[in-house]
Amino acid sequence: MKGVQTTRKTSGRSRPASQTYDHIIAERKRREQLSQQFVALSAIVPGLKKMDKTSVLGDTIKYLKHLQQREKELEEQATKQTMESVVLVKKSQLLLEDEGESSDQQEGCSNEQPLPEIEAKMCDKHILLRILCEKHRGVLVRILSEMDKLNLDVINTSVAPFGSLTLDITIITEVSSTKAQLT
Amino acid sequence: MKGVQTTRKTSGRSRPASQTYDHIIAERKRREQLSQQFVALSAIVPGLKKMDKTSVLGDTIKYLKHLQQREKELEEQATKQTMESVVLVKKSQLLLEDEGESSDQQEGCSNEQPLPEIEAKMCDKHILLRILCEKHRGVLVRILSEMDKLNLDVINTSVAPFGSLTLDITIITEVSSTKAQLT
DNA sequence: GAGCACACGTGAGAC
DNA sequence: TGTCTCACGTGTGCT
Repeated sequence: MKGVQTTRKTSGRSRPASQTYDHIIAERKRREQLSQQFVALSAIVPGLKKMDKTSVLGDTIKYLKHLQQREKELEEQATKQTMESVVLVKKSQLLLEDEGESSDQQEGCSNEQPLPEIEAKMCDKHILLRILCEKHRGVLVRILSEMDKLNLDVINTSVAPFGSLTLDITIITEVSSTKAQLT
Repeated sequence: MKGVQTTRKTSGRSRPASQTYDHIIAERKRREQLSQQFVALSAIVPGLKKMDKTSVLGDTIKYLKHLQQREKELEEQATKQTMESVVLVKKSQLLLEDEGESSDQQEGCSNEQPLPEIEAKMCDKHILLRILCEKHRGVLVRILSEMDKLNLDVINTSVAPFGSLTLDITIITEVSSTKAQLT
């Protein structure tokens, strides 16, 4: 090889003696670590055509950018999907904000989201309202009066018990005049 | 510097002459490219404490693994969210598979998913079924007969027109005997 | 033989 | 003060 001699140096200049050996070994170790992480990186990054360091780094950068963008897309999409129901839950809390005795949420069914669960759809002038709430006295009147406040003419209502504690309410309304809105 | 001599070499051994110069330059270029991608990578990977190559590669690997796992989580979660409705749509197509005249999907409302739209919930022995479908003759009977085939006792039904072309159906059933299931 | 990619030893700067 | 990290020139193998 070139200069693998243990004790001496060819130039004899510039530095003590055996210390250069430590330098060689340290550098060797550092290089080994680097190469090691290069192979680790190559193993992780998919679709590697060329395996030289430059290509590995380049493809890693490309892949990383791709992943970052995709993460944002998925995250955005995930929040978008829950947006609607979140808004509906907010509206439900507005409607039933001064409910007195509904302290704790009822559980026990195979459902993930807490009651009340409200779903709204619009078609032409019609609004379909599907409500799943705790079985309490007077809820229907409250809801219908709220509909009235919003200038929504009730076309059809259906109330049915679902399980022992829950009430399923379906209401179809129609926008009565031109000044009605869903604030 | 050390050996930047243009035409000669110190050792005088092993290789022609000016060709070594090309070698030096080529190697220089390669190194520059590598370092360039190192800085590019450092710019992309967030939360870099140490900026030396080994640390950059190490943190890149960690960050990459983190991103990959997160991508799977989000993707999985996204499909999970649509899973339920997809299954329900599948079931709906089974129910209405031999429907004759419903060739094209009706549109025109502020809705994203095509009809029929079916939602099912279970609580104790009760099953709540909410269906939004095209307004056709005999759909209710078909659905109720299907309920009967599944040994589901109908407790309550509600059918109401929603818009001009849509029908909102709410059905609450109860598992009749012990041998009933939702295949 | 030209071109490329790599690991090596080595000097120098940084803390 | 050492210790770490880097870029450099160079030899070598592979295509």
